[in-house]
Amino acid sequence: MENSIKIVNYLLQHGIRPSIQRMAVMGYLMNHQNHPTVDVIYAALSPQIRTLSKTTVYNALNLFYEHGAVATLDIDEKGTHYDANCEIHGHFKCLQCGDIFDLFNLPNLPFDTIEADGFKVSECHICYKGYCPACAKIETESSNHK
Amino acid sequence: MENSIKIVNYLLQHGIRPSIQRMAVMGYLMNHQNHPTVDVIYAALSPQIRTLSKTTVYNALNLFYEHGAVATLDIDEKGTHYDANCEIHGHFKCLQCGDIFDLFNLPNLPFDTIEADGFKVSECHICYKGYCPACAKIETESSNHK
DNA sequence: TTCCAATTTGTAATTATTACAATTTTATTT
DNA sequence: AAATAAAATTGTAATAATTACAAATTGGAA
Ligand SMILES: [Mn+2]
Ligand SMILES: [Mn+2]
Ligand SMILES: [Zn+2]
Ligand SMILES: [Zn+2]
Repeated sequence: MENSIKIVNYLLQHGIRPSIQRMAVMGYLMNHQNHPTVDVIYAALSPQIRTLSKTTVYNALNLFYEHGAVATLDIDEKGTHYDANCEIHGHFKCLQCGDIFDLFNLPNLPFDTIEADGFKVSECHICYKGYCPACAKIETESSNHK
Repeated sequence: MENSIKIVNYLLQHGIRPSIQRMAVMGYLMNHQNHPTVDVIYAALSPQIRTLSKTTVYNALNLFYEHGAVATLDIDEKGTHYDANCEIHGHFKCLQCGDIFDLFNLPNLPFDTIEADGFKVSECHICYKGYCPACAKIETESSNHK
């Protein structure tokens, strides 16, 4: 299928040897914008690949990160979230439902002013927290009820 | 002493009843700009308050956070970091030495455009990663040596 | 003082992640 | 193709951060 060829190429371009398990993990990330954790990925793939080990998911994701094939989001204490989109973009984490939203269209933060101070920047994370539109709506409705 | 009065007032202003332990934790945060973890705070205070429990440090910091008296930094998987400075400002985490630096003078990110989309923003985190000036210097020197 | 609620403490439980050795798969050499 | 070596996967055990919880302590109100 066309899709798996795309995954193989993406891995090879990042110097990662493709395996059944690595392709499954990367494929999940590329087809889901939900910034999943290891547990979410493992739960989704385990029924397909019945012998899959959670350690393999950890191994794959750590390898992907070292090769710049995925971005990591340390957005809460409940475990690392992963993102196949490595372009710099912002995120919004809803404190109510826990969903993580992408924020494009944010102004770019400067690298040059920081590097002028001697820092060598390799990542830039922008993250808001609060209530997502759906949860904010429920919030205001239930407070109207009072 | 003048210092402890400042701490008591800060806690009271945030609706937090001051106790020996809470004052010690908040005092440590106010006198150290290093964004410490629970373990760091506990290790620093334990010799002074010999009966201090690590659970109490967790309890205090969680309470502070709920009352808006401290900011939390989920900047890596190695545990939550705490900051007595609740003003919005950026951070830089060195991937070599692990130090976390404050970044003031960053351009303010927009709240209004995000809230126009229905999000209710309560926190905004900006975090760079890479090598700090000291570690970047060592890096370039050792590569010159080759 | 007596009583009650808040706080602290120690330990046990939970969860995320890594360490590691054994097995399986894949690539290389003969 | 068979033998061999290297890489990847797996299962389990160890580590580390955090929370749950009940007992003990503290501090203020009656
Ligand atoms: Mn994203
Ligand atoms: Mn700071
Ligand atoms: Zn939500
Ligand atoms: Zn450094």
